[in-house]
Amino acid sequence: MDDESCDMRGMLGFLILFLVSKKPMHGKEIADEIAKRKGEKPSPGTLYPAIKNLREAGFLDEEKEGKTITYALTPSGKKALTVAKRKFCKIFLGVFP
Amino acid sequence: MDDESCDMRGMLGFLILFLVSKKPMHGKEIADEIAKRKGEKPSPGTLYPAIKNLREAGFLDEEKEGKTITYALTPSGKKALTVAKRKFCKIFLGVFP
DNA sequence: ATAGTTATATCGGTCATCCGATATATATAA
DNA sequence: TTATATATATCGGATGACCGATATAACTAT
Repeated sequence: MDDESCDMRGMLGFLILFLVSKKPMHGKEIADEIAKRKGEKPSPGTLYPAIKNLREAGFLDEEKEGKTITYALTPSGKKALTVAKRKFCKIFLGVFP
Repeated sequence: MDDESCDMRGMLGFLILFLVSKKPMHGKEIADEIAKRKGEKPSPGTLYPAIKNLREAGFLDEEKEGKTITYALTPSGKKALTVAKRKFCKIFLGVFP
């Protein structure tokens, strides 16, 4: 999710940001959507720390209702996603058919 | 580059495999192509171990000419790339405009 | 021959990602 | 109330990605 360096390590965060941008979701929904795409559900020990990072970076807002927390992009998160998406498309140009 | 798990950590290897599939290249060319796409050239300490992994996995053939080594996909590498590409597209469906 | 450049490669260390197991808190059911 | 399920969260440990520095080997000057 950074700018510089050759880092490909932010893909999970990027994917979460992208999914939430299409529709505000809570953690379970995010996990299910990733499972549908990847074929394997991320373990809680994978997903929630990633969400926490995005929250602490100011990219996600949370709205608690009972035990579920619905996440949505902040304006800063929207901006970060736009930048990250542009970068992603440039890096992987030609991979998509 | 694996099959199971929710691992997004093999993106560099995937990208190398994809680039080499379009045209056999040596390490320097791969680094330059990544630099063009990413905006930052991977350090040798990043690139060559990644190439080595792919070679040891049987996905890359090498042909030495003087000091340069040209890498090309093996049949097994082609197969792996096809699988990885299909998975990649499914995961990131909708990210590309 | 000697020096410099280029391509490939390894090493040490840091951090992110990931999983499985476990913990907490809320809601639902018996 | 007590048990069970659900959603969120943390912990320990493993591995991958990454950089900077350094090493080797082969060309290319001078």
